[in-house]
Order: sequence, then structure tokens, then C-alpha cells
Amino acid sequence: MIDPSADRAVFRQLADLLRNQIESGSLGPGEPLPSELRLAQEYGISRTTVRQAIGQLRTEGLVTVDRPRGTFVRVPEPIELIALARGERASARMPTDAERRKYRLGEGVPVLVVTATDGTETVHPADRVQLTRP
Amino acid sequence: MIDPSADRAVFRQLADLLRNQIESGSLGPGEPLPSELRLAQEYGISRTTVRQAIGQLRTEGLVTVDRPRGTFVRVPEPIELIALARGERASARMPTDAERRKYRLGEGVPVLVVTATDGTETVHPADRVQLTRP
DNA sequence: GTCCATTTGTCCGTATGTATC
DNA sequence: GGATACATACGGACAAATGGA
Repeated sequence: MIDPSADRAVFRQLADLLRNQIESGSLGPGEPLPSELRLAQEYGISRTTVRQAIGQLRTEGLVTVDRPRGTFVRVPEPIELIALARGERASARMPTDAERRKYRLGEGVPVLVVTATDGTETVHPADRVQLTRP
Repeated sequence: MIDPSADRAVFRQLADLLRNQIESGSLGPGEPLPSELRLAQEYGISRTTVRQAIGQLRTEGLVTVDRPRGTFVRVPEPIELIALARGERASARMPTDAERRKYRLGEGVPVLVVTATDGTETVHPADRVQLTRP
């Protein structure tokens, strides 16, 4: 499973392993990952390393942590459609810490930034919003 | 500066501090941050905690790491404008590992996904592309 | 080219805090 | 209260890559 002598870092190997289980559906949306302690024991690595792996999956937006209940495969959010008005521009970036709290964004979720012609910006959570041009 | 007894975690306080320096311009694009060891000594905290703070800024896309040269304030990319055609939809998400390599994306850079009416998707690096509605 | 200092990457162990069940 | 689980923070150690002497 995990080869400490391999070229790829152990925490990346574990992240790959869990990512595969999520993408293959063997770990479905809403399902819990094994606890950090469990994973550490199962693969004979330290909890620190397990946390690095899970941190990786969090930044990828694949899992969310509900502390201290556990870590879960992210459930897709219902999509809201937002029309892009004429002359407006849209871009995406990662939110700041403050924006994360304000919009209750999960980790690994970007924001869509819509800039109006007068320069005012509106920020939308990218996991719940899709831009349209009707 | 940093208050270990404060409510906000130490690594977040350091991230806030560095983020302010970047956003205020006192740390300009391309400029190096102090080394992890330097920051640890300067603020009397452990290197682990410094790395957590820098990791935060990386996920926010504010800095890039050029190992082992150092950590630098990200330099803005020239923006390419892409028109959103009628009926197309756009969303943003974090790239997969494969996409990161394919588009040479820095950490903390999302992708813009444009879905045409026939369902085909095109992927654009969010730090170099802005959507317009002409 | 070699040696060495610097810097980030990885990994381990430990401890304490806090929220949930 | 007790057990469980994640968050934070500390410490140490070694590896790998770069760059300058």
C-alpha cells in the first residue's frame, strides 16, 4: 500500500490512496473517512503524517472536517445560477481567511468575483454558484 | 505582535501579519519572505507553526515557494480576456493534480471551467483569465 | 569541481485544548 | 464523567536542492 522508501512522500501516497477511494465512489459523498488515529495505526505512520494527507485533500476541496465528529467526503452543494450582466467581468481566486468565515466556505472552495462596470465587486462561493449568459 | 494567549491561533496571527504586509505593499510582488527559521526566531514560535502560517498563504495564492531558494510574494500574471458566449456557463473549482501539472498552476490557483451548450468543458487558469460579457 | 551554509520538505514523537457523544 | 476526535503547538531529525566561496 504505502512504501516509505518510495520517491513520493508518504503523506502524498496516503492522499492518493484516499483520493482514489473518493473518486472511485468506494467512499461516497457524506461518508466518513477513518479517524486520523485509525489511519495512522492502519498504515503504520504517525498521526502528523496522516494530518498532512488529509490537509492535502482539504485544500483540494474533496473532504470537509466536522470537528470533532470526523472527516467526511464533501457533499455537492445545490447550484444557484447568476447571470453575468453586459460589461461585467468575472474571475476566480481563493478566499482570504476572513472571506472563508464570512461565507462559511469549506476549505478548498474558491470564490467567483464579479466586477461590475463601476468597479464594485461581488463575491460568490464557487461551489454553490454558476455564471450564465442568458 | 503575536499573542499566544489570544483566541486566534498563533499561526493564523502570523498569516494575518504577513498578509497585511503583502496587501499593504510593504512586501511587494517577487520579494522574498524571511526564511522559516528567521520568522520562528523573530516571533519566538516553532518552525512548525511558521510553516502552518505560510501554508495558509499558499492556499490563498498569495505566495509561491521556490525550494530551496525561499518563499516569495506571488507576481500577478498578465490577464487574458475570454468572452462568455450565449448559453455558456462558467464555474470555478480547484484543479486536479493532473490539471495543475498541465497548466503549470501555482498552489492556490483555481481553474475557471466554461461549459458550452453541447456540454463540452474548457478549463482556464484563474490567475491568467477573466471572463467578459461584451 | 568541491565544500559548505542556507532553505524548504518530510517525518516522527509528545503535549494540551476543545467540542461532541 | 469518560471516551473519542480534531486543532494547535512544541521539539527534534534528516533529506534534497540551491548558490556562493
